[in-house]
Amino acid sequence: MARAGLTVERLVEAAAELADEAGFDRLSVSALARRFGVKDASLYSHVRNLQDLRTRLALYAGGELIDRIAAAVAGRAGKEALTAFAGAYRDYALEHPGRYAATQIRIDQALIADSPALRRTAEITYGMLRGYGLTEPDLTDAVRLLRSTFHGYCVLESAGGFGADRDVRASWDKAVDALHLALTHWPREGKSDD
Amino acid sequence: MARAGLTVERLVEAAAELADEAGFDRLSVSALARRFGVKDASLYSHVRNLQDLRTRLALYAGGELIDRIAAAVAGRAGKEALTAFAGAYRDYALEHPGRYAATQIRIDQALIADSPALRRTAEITYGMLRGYGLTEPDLTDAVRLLRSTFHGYCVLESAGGFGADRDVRASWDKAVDALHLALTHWPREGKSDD
DNA sequence: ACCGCTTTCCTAGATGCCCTAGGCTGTAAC
DNA sequence: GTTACAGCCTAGGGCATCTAGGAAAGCGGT
Repeated sequence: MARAGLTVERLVEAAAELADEAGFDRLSVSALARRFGVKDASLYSHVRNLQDLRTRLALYAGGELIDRIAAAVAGRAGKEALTAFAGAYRDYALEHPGRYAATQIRIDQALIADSPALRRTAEITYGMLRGYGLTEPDLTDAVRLLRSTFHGYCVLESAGGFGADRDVRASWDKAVDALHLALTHWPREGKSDD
Repeated sequence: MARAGLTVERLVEAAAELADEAGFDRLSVSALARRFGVKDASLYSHVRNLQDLRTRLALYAGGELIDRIAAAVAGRAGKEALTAFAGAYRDYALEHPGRYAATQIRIDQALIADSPALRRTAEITYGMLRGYGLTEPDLTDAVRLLRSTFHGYCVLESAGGFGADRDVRASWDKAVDALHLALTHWPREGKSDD
């Protein structure tokens, strides 16, 4: 019986394709095994269980995402960097909805600690925001604002949550503009704006 | 054999509790039946299938959420209204993670059209933003920005995505401040900020 | 070429969930 | 009391996760 030549890496890559095609919630061990022409029980030599598979995919996709962002941001600063960051983020989320959805799942804190991808993400984001002259704790607040907005936007958009008859790309650009404005005039204590 | 007295309403309420306790993804027909001491097949007289149950829960939770927001926003305007809106939104999401997760699912467009809750949400949001003097298409852009940020923030927070040692509530207030600033100085064409 | 070891893949089977078809029994209306 | 319906049942098919244990392919060393 000819072997399929399974490895963890090939499994994760195939899982990424499957998730993008069918949706992350329809990523199953059986479906993945079917794709390799193999019984589902065979996958359990390479992957502990479904959750393990999902976690691996999440880390894999997180790495891909930050690679794209890093490439887009490289050599830029200020608003250019922010726009490039936002563009790379949204493009990835729309191109690879399944992979992107995978990055949202809750991951064991122990795995997060020694994942280089997540640390790079933090470094790049904080680095970009330091260009706006922010210091702690405003820096962390701003990072959370950016992450939330980008993430929320992509989730809502790819879920079809934006029904109004207005180009989503144009809205996105405006949102990035607005964030840039908020970052440059970041509200500090004692400065009222009412 | 004593009857459990099932109705669609009781099922949806129990589903809401179950989702909050165990997580929306673990809401199942079997688990719900078990909670009523009844066989799972019995539920199918009241609910078409699992997706139907999820959809009903989504609309139910969406109604609860907008009720809270409406009560918080009532009689307020400007930054006060925005803060109240944001507070009610986040409180609900954190108090009822399962219900809130339910509001995120994709719903049949036909059902959306005749759902009063979703229309009220749009009305209240647009109404609040008109106070900032925004007109279309900036109005829609701003609505999308707010929804995305609020949603993204709640998802990330309740997923434990904010690891840094900084009070999340304080960060949230800062984010709302920043959004208020962005809304009051909304970037319009021809006004560069670099 | 042969042997043994590890890895890869298999079959068999337990368990759980979704859902349908069809049957029995409270309850309420006549 | 009879009838009709609504509420709950059993039985069963389909598909998913996951475990246990077995066979064989491919690797090394001799």
